[in-house]
Amino acid sequence: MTASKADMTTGPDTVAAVVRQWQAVHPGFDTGPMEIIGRVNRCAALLQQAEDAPLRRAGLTRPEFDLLGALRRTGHELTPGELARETFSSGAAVTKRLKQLTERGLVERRGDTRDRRVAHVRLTDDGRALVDAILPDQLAYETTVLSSLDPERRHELAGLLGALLGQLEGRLGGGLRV
Amino acid sequence: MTASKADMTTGPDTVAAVVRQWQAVHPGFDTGPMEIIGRVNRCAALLQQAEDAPLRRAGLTRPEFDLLGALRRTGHELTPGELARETFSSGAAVTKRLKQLTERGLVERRGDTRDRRVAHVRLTDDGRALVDAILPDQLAYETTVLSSLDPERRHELAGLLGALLGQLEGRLGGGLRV
DNA sequence: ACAATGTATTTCACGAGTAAAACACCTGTT
DNA sequence: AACAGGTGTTTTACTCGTGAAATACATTGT
Repeated sequence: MTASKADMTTGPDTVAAVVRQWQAVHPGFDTGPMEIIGRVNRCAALLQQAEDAPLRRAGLTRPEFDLLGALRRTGHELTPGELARETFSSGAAVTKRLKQLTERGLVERRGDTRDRRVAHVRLTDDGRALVDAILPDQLAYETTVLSSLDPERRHELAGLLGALLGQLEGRLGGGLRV
Repeated sequence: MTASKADMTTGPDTVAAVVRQWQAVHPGFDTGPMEIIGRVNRCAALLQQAEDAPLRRAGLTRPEFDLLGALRRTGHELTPGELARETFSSGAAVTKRLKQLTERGLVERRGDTRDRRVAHVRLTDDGRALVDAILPDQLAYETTVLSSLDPERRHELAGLLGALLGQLEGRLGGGLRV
């Protein structure tokens, strides 16, 4: 059984090797979930490492770019709290990043006139130009990275991931019980 | 056009909303890659957060569990360098983790008799028992998390991710040119 | 044998993220 | 008006990972 149906679609990746090892040690276990979760984690690690390359050229980390991108794509000012929610990071992390990005002249802040607790953050012209300069590179690079999958498979993969993510966000966001 | 073919497979996840925002700002861009890479990253973040729950009950972080798991599934001793490669982390990180895990009595080290630079790390009985106690919980939890996808889709997803990961590891591991 | 080079591991200094406390301010109630 | 409690943001203390230097040892060539 060297070429089963599963082997046709399953590449010779490191996760497959790990799963085989586990099955040898614990033959009864259902290792199905590992083949998805392990691969998602590993793909994320590799993709982030790869994606960081174009960003690093611009002197940005990915979380920094996510923050700038959130401002760019929404098209309006955001408060630190909104930025934290939008970029899925803690408020404290956003505070630090805003400090750095402000010093670099990429974002500006202004206080709210009604509620003096809240701040409004917006891109400077430089910040906006930087995002617009990076984004095409970023997308081109991502296209290259995914080029090994043909368009149909890419579409399938995007759909399945979307379905999974939709469920995860519903469940986990709504308070998943363990 | 409220229910196109794409919308059938694409869940109402946050990445879809982000992509829509980008398309509104930069209508010409091919946002296809974002729908995969963005979702992989977001899924990884949510899954890790979720997975951490069972591990945290055992007082372990995920990198620590990965290290113990590598020892368990290979079934033999590993050197720090091998552990670093196996868990995709830096040597320095492995050194730190080994220090902690040794103090907790979960792993033991022994020097190589031939080459006195290298150390050999193995699980203690406690360490092995801990991994074997956690793993079923872990797999059961992962199954729960993925239960929203029917088995056929799970298989499809695992296959596509395996193909992607296989390519990524070949490319990036072999030195991807930007 | 001895220097030169290479390899395995650890140490160090630092950057980045987090949770929890602190702070500043708002809002509803009495 | 004054206070109690809630919310937005920042600060603090800490942990963890990283890259680069340091360390210790092995190996190769002369």
